[in-house]
Amino acid sequence: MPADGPARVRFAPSPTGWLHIGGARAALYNFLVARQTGGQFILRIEDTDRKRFQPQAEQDFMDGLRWLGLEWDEGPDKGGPYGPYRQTERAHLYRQYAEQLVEQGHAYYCFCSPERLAKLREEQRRKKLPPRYDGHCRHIPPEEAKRRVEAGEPHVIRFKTPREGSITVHDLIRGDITVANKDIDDYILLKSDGLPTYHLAVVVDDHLMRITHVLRGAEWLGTFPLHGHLYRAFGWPEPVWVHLSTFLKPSGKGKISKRDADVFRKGHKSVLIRDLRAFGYLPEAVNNWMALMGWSYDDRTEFFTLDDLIAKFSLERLKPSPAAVNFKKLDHFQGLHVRALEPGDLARRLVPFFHRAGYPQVTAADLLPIVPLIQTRITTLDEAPQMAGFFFRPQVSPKPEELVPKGLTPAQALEVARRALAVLEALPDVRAETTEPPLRALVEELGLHARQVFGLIRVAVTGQRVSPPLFESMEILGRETVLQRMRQAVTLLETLAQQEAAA
RNA sequence: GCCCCCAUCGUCUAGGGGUUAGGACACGGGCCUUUCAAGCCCGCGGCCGGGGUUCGAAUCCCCGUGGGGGCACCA
Repeated sequence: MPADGPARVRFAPSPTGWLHIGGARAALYNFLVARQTGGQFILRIEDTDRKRFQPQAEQDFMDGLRWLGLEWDEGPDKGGPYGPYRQTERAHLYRQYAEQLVEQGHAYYCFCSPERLAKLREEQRRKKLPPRYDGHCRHIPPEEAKRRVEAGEPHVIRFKTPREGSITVHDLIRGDITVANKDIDDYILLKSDGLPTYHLAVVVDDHLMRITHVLRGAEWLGTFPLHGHLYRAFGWPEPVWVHLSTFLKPSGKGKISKRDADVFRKGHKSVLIRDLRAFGYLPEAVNNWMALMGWSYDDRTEFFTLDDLIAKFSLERLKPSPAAVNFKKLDHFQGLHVRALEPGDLARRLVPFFHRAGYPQVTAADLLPIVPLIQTRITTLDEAPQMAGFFFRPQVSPKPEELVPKGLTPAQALEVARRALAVLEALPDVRAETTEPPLRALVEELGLHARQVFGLIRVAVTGQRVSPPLFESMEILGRETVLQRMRQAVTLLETLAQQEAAA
């Protein structure tokens, strides 16, 4: 069931690192809700943490999102009616709302130093008590607090969490969550640098930006009750809340650490969108893969395009349980989407990978005839140059010993090569229909297996033991190149046979 | 230590009071075959444990256990 009415949703990352699949999947789901309801998808940069800020992160988010096809309607680069869309550019707003809460008795000024707080926590840890603010500044008379603030004394603003009772908040896929107020800290809303913490900023911005659905990571479940308190203190209507399941490492044991991420990258796998893109994964495959971690459509459908997802996604079918990432499954979807591409489309997408691999002159037109030969054989696009580079190299360098088929001596291999060369030289062209019958006849005549003869020609002509289909490959290479490479193979085998005889 | 969330094959999941518990990836075998793939067929493999409710529980409830998240002037 699509959410009713146009939804306003957002992806609100903190610019502290690269876009990864956790964030990208949240962005995807938000995007889907916006598109399927005819609403808006907003990109908001939550850059209030100046210590962890990384200047290149924002661009990485935008590049990654655009690559995935998740274009936003409002954001820092394109503006919109509820901007600005970077929290540091909205800084003036937050103090005003924090002070409103102070005036209404929902928050208070706190003058405790970080040192005092650290000491407090240390004591609590030693006594095995939950680390929480002790309320030291909670009862400072408002006039006195105000005086100290005006005198320039460093301070923060804390939420005055009720001491009694409990709060119940509602998550769409988890239902009601009730937490005792005594278990909720007096969280800091406004830091001493005047910038808001996440808790204040997210609530103020989501309200001001008219956000209707908040789909965010499950790591926010812990402070969800605080957010509920804030909405109620402000007297604002709450959005629909959905906390998305977390991703676990492939073993299913534990969350993915920085260290794990580095190990993945060594194995040509990654949780970073920029890496997946560089490795040659298709955005279609990445979206399909991410969508199905924590969501399903029915008991059998797994192949989804972005348009399919827009049509079929539903919040109700989200799963609350954590999901282990499965890179093998990503490869599976990659294969599916690579094969689903029009050859011309695949050819175009392959071009940059050939350029990067050292074939700067290759064009999509050059690639077009080759695509049918490799479309079922590649997983990531960066495998294509390795598999089909021999089409574009002026010459190949087969290993002489690889020219010798299993079960034959170098001398026998030489004879096979000479006979095959003679057959090819006698032919008017190297079209597959032209070359295959006489070469099969040769196999017959020599009393060998097809794999022995064709294997030799394959290595001779492609320089590789594993290659796209032989006859079609020769056709694309052309008669001159094929004959030249076969002659080279004969020469190589002559040398090898001589060495063998001498030994 | 405290709080919160979660729990179906190794993994992602469908189902949800009475099903031979379905699909996908992976894995094993076979077919096809000039290599490698792709494709097709077959197979392996699961309801965390214990109590309750019920004629009947994988499904509902409780308790364990396990996993995850949080307990910052980080998000």
